[in-house]
Amino acid sequence: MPESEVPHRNVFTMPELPEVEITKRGVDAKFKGHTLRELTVRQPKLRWPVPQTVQACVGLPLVALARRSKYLLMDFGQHVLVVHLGMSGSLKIVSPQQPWDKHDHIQWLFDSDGSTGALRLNDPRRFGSVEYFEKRIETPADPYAHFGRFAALGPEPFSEAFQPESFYQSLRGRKLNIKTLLLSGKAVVGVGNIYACEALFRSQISPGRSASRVSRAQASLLYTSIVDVLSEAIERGGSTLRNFQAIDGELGHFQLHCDVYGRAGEKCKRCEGTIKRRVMGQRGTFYCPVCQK
DNA sequence: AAAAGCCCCTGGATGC
DNA sequence: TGCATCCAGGGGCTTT
Repeated sequence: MPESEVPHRNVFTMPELPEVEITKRGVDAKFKGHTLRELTVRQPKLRWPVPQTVQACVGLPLVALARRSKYLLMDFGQHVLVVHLGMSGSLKIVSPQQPWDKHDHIQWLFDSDGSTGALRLNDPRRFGSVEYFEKRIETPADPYAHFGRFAALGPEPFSEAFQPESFYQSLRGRKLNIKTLLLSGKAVVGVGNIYACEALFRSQISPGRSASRVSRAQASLLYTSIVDVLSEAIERGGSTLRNFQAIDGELGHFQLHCDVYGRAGEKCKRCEGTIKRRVMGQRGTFYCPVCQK
C-alpha cells in the first residue's frame, strides 16, 4: 500500500523531541557563526521569568546549537541560552521588519552576511522558557551536563547510553504504569505524550501496564519502537524543514502521522478493535484495548 | 524514594 | 452573534 494511503491521522503537534531537533537544525543552518546583535525580550513572563543575564550573549557569535531532551541550547561560548518550546512554542525566522505577532515574546537579531536576520520565539500559552547558563570549561566532554535539571535526566534516545537491557532494568521495580513512566524522562528523555502512545501501540503494550510487568522481550520491542517512531518523525520534519527553508518560517511545528493519538472511536489499524481514550497521569492516552496487552 | 497532584496560560470547543 | 465556562497539555515543584 502506498504510504499516502496508510490510514493514519494527521496531527499538528505540540513540540516534541523531533520538532526541537528540526528547529535546532533550522537555526543552525541559518544563524550558526553569526553574531548576536540584539536580544529583545518583549514578554519576560514565560514558564519562568526570562533573566536579564541573557543579555550576556549580545555581541558574541553563535558557535553551536545543541539539544538535550526537548531543550534547545544556543551556545555562545561561555554563555548558553536554553530554550524550551513548552506546548505551543515555536521559533521562526523572519525579516527584522516583520510586524510583531501578539505572541512573539523574544527576538534574536543576528548579523546575516552584511544584513540582519531575526529569530523569534512565538508561544501563545507561554509554557515555554528561555534560561541562561554559564558553561563550565573544566568539563569539555559534556559542558552542559550541570545545567539546571539536566543532571537528573534519563538517557537520550539516540545515545549510546540508551540500550535495550539498561532500558529494561530501568523499568524493573517500578509500579507506575509504563506510559506515565515514559513521560517522566527517567527511563529515556524526549518521549512526549504523542510518541509514548505511538510507541506503545507499535509494541502492543497496554499503556496502563505496570512498568514492572513489562517483560524483557517487550522492553526490547518498546525500545525499538521509541527509536523508530522518533527517527521517522525527524525524517518527516526534515522534509517539512526543506519546504520552510525556501520561504523562511516557523520551525517548531510539523504534521505527523499517528496510528492511535487523536483517533478515539476509530478503528484500530492492526485489529478489529476500536481506539479508546483515557486519562493517565493527567494526560490523554490513546490505545487499542484489544491488541495492546 | 516513589507516586500522585498542582499549577502556569490561552485558544478552541461547547453551551446558553 | 456573543459571552461565559471548560479543558488540554509539558514538566517542575509540592504534597502524600
